[in-house]
Amino acid sequence: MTQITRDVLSDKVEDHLLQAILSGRYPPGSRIVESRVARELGVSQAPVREALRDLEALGIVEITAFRGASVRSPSKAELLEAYGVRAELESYGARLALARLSDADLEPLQSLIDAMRRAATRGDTHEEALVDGEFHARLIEITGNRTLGRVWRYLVPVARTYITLAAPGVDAIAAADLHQPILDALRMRDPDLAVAAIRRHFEIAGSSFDAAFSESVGSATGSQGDGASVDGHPPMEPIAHVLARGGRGGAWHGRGGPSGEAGSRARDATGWKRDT
Amino acid sequence: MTQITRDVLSDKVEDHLLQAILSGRYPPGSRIVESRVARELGVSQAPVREALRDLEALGIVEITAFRGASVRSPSKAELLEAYGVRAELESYGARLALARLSDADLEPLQSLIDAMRRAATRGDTHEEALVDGEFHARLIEITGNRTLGRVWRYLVPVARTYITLAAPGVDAIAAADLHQPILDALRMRDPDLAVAAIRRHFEIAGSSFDAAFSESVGSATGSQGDGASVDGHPPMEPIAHVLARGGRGGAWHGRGGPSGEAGSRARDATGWKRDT
DNA sequence: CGGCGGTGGATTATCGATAATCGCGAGTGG
DNA sequence: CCACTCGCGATTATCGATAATCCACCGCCG
Repeated sequence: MTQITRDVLSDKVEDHLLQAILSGRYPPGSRIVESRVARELGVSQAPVREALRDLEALGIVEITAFRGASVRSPSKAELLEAYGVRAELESYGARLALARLSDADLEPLQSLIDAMRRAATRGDTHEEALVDGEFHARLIEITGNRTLGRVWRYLVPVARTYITLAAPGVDAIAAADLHQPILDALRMRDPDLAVAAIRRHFEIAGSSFDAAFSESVGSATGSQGDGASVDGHPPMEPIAHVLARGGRGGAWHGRGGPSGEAGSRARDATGWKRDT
Repeated sequence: MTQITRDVLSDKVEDHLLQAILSGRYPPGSRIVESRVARELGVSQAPVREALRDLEALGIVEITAFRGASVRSPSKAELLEAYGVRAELESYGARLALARLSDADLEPLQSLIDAMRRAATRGDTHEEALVDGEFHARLIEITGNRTLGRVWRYLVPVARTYITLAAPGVDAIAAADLHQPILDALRMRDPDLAVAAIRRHFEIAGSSFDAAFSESVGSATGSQGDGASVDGHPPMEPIAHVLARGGRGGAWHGRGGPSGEAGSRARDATGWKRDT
């Protein structure tokens, strides 16, 4: 009874792979071989296959027919694009959120900002990125617009806030502070101000990211050998930790149906409660 | 040599299912049983399973663990939400497009509007919806922003323009005319005007749709028997024909890898050429 | 008469094995 | 020396069968 959800092997495999990718065991560009993973985990190919398919839908890996899966390594341009789109979606979100925002919603948001600041102060960029993700997810969630949530969620894995924060030369504390004007605007119930703050947030985030990185984000050397980290530097702490809060990273896209369902009780910030 | 791509059974199954759904053989809410489809097509469960997974990622069907797939029947609220988000994305798209818009881009857009009008005049709402989809896709395409394209495409299956147009009591010609101001604004290179036109387009589309339908869009009677159409009326020409232009509906999400690839040569309006 | 646990049929999830396909490198002919 | 074809090893895609799970029905008990 300790673990409620024992089921759906394929989800567990997905979690495993996600963790492995996030931890850098599969650097961007590296291949993931179904049979190998299957043997490693002591399962058959089928669940591994499905897990990879799901990860593809999340934008984490890329699958080519008859050639298998490899960890996606988005170009710098793509990441910047993602920032732009997110800015739009979240601006829209802010306007919508203002229509339903209760005072009770404000406290948690402030806590998140504070947590972000604390994390930044002690140099824990990883934690900061996680909290950052939660903040934005929260905003979208308040909206109550599930469709917006869907597309937003679909975009986040690409946005990869974490990379930005983990980039050397980025002022983590300043990044955290960028969220305060957003919340302040919400407090004042001023939609235009909120939108401006959000735009500014993404502009600065984007340009500091722009400055910090050269062209290709991951070491997308092409068809590198699989597992082990590439030669030179350690593969730069890859990909968004914005995903996978704590242990369970799955349950993202709405695969659990409409009816109540076990597992993923403490669902991460981006998951809706499923009934309006 | 007549057909370049014979492969990937699972894609063919996906096409088949998509067509079956669009044609109304699987009305919204109906279940799709893996083993049954497999037997029908003379294949094993595996490809069917994968096809269903893909359709889920496209938002066409809904899968619940151990309970199978059923055709999604989005609520009216969800469709309205989708309109809202699309309005935002396409407004953003218009601004971006203006930065790269060449005069050569304008002609095809005008042709599409004309085609839309012609289709509306002769009452061919189906064709009109298709062209409508192409127009909007084109706009996004001009943008050159692939990330925007990705999320936009992700949203379209839900937006289901077709339903709106097919709704009785909607003035199809007026709907077509709504696109002219958008193009005019683009011609004048006036971003604010373009955004206003787009907003207006979606507002009107949304509200006329709002008026035309009662709560649930499809006949989501719950667990109806599978295949055959439900009792009363024919199942109301369901779901977006905006998808599936002509025969081949697949090749949507970027499953065909980065390198050149056969099949889907004349890819539909929403597919990018894959290299910048 | 109504709620409840057991039981069976239907369907999905997983398995292990086989067929299909790809990329690469050796070998051959020009 | 180069272009090209032909296997070969590796890996994915598909298959058929089995285990796991759900749902609805049924009889029993209160």
